[in-house]
Amino acid sequence: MVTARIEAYLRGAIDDARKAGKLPAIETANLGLEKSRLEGSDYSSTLPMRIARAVGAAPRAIAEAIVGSASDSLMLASVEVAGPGFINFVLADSWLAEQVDGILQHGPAHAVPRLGEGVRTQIEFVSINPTGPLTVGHGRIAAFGDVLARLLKAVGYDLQREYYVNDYGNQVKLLGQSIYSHYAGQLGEDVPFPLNGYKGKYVEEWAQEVAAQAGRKYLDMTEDEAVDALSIEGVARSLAMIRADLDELQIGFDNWFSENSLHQAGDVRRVIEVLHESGYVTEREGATWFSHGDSSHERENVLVKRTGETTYLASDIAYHVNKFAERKFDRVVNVMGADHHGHTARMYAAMDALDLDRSKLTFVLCQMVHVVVDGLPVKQSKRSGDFELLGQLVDEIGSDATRYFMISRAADSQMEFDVDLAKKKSDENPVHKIRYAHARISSILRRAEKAGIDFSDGDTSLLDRPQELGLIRAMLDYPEVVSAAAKSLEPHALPHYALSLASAFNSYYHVHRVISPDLQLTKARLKLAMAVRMTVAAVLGLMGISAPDEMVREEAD
RNA sequence: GCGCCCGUAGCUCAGCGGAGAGAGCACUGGUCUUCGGAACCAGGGGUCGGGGGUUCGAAUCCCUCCGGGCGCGCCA
Repeated sequence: MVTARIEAYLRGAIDDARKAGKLPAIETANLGLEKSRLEGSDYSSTLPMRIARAVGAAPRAIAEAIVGSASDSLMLASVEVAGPGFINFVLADSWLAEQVDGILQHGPAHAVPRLGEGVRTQIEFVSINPTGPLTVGHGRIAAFGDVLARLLKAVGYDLQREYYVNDYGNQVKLLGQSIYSHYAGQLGEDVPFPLNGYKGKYVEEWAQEVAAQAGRKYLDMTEDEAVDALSIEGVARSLAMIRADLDELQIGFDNWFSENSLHQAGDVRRVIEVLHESGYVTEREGATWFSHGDSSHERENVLVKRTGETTYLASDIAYHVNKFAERKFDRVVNVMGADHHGHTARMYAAMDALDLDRSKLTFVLCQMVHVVVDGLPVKQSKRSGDFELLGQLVDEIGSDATRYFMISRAADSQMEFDVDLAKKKSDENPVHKIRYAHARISSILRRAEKAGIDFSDGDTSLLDRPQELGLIRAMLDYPEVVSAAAKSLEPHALPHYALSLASAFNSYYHVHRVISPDLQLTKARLKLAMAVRMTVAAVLGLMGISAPDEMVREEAD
C-alpha cells in the first residue's frame, strides 16, 4: 500500500531530524497521514500541527525540520510544507507508470494488507425467524453482511458465515398453529386462527398443499402433536423460501445453526445454571431473571418464563457460549436489524457474567429500509404491498442493482429504496455505469486481439498523460479502500470507489484513444486498460456484482 | 419518561478533527468523421436542523433544544 510506504518514509525523516537535534523525542504514533484533498497533492500529514504544542514550536517550523531531513525517493516527486503546517507528498509520474506492470503481474488485490491472518472469525447475519419470506429490510442486512464477509475474507480473516435458525419457541409454534388453522379449514373443520398468527398468503398456500398431500393425517392426531409437526413443516418451507431469496442474491452460508439443537444438547439449561452459580440469577414472580448492570442501573431480563419455557435471551446466551467457548472464535461479528439494538447491551452483560471477552464480539446494526413506489411509502401505494418482499424486489430490478443500492449507504443511516428509480432509470444507474466501463474495456481488448496486437512487451513509461496518471492513482487506492472498509466494517466505501474508478476511465476514454496508429503507445495503453479492467472486476467481485465482458442494450419497455 | 440511530445541494446520500464542503440523480448549456453515446465536458444550486462550548482549527468532539426513525423484563 502506498500509505504504508509513505509512512515508513516519513518515519525515516522524523528519525533523521531527531538525530540531527532538530526535533525532540516526543510521541509520534499517529502521523496523521491520509489522502490529500488538495489538488496537486497525493498524500498529506498533519503531524506538525498535532505535535506543535508538545514540541513548543510553530507547526511550519516543525514541518520544515522534518522535510529538511527527508531523503530522496524514486516514489516521490516532491515533499513540501504547505498551509498552516501540512507536509504534502506528490507521487512521481515515473513511479506511478511502473505500477501498472505490478498490477498486471500480481493483480489489484496483491497489495491488500492481510489484516486478519490467522484470526478465527465468524460473521452471523440475516438470521431471520424461519416463519416466512424475507422482506426488503432483511435484504439490506443480507447484502450488507455478504459484502462485509467478502471484505473480511479479502483482508485475510479465517472466516465462517453463519445463519442462526430460530427454530424454537413461540414464533415457530404460532406458525404451526396458523398453518393448522387453515389446514383444518380446508377439510371443513373449524379451528380458530391464533391471535397474532401469521397472516401471509403463503401460510394459506402451504395449508392447502399439506391438506392435498396429507389428507386428514394431522386431524387424526392431537392438536398439540399436529401443531408440532406443522411447525417443523413450516420451518422447513420457510427456510426453503429464505434460501431461494438468498440464492437469487448470490448469498450463501457455511453453516446453518439450529437454536433447537442448543436445547436438545441441554446447553440452554446449563448456561442458566452457570449464571445461577455465579449469582447473576434471581427468582421473582414465578420467573427466573438474569440480573446485570451496575448498582445504579440494575437491569433484569427473563431467562425462564412462568410457564417454565426458556426465553430467546437464554438461547442466545447459550449460543454465544457455543461460539466463543466451544467453537473458540477469536472474533464474532453479528449483523442485525437496528430494532434489535436493545439486545446488544444484554448480550455484552452476559459475556461479562460468563467471563467471556466482550471485545471479541461486535454488533453491526442496519437501520430500516423504507420502500418507495410511485413516490409514496409502499404501505400507502396503490400498487401491491409485495414490494416489501425481497424476492419481489429482486425480480423487479435484478440482483446486481439490489445489491448495489443496499450496500451503498452506511449501516447507521436509514435508507429509502425507490423502486421506480432503481428500475425505470436503470440506464442512468451507477451500477450500470460501472459494469458498462468493464464491458467497454473488454470490447477494446477484444478489438486489440483481433488486430493481433500483443502488448505484453508494452512500455508503461509512455503513460504520462494526466488522465493516465490519474487512473493509476485511482487503481492504487484499491488496497487502501478495501483495508479501510474492512477495518471499519463499512462496505459502503466500495460502491463509491467503484463509481469513481469507472468515471475516471470513461473520462480518459473520451480524451485519448487506446488503440491508435502509434503501436508503442497503443501497447502501453492496452496495459493500462487491462489493469483498470482487473481493478474494476475486483471491486465488483467484492460487491458480488457481475462484471460483464459485453452488455446487450435492452429495449425500453 | 429512558436508551440507540439519523437531520449536509431540489431528491437520495458520502465526508465524521485539518487546507475554497462532495457524488449520483434532477435542472441548464455544450461535445460526436462513436477503439460500444448505456458516454463525456461545463454551469447553477448549501446559514452542513437551531443555539452554546472545547480546539491553533468543528459538518466532524461535548452540552442543549427542535424534528424524524427504532427500541424499552416473561416475542424472537
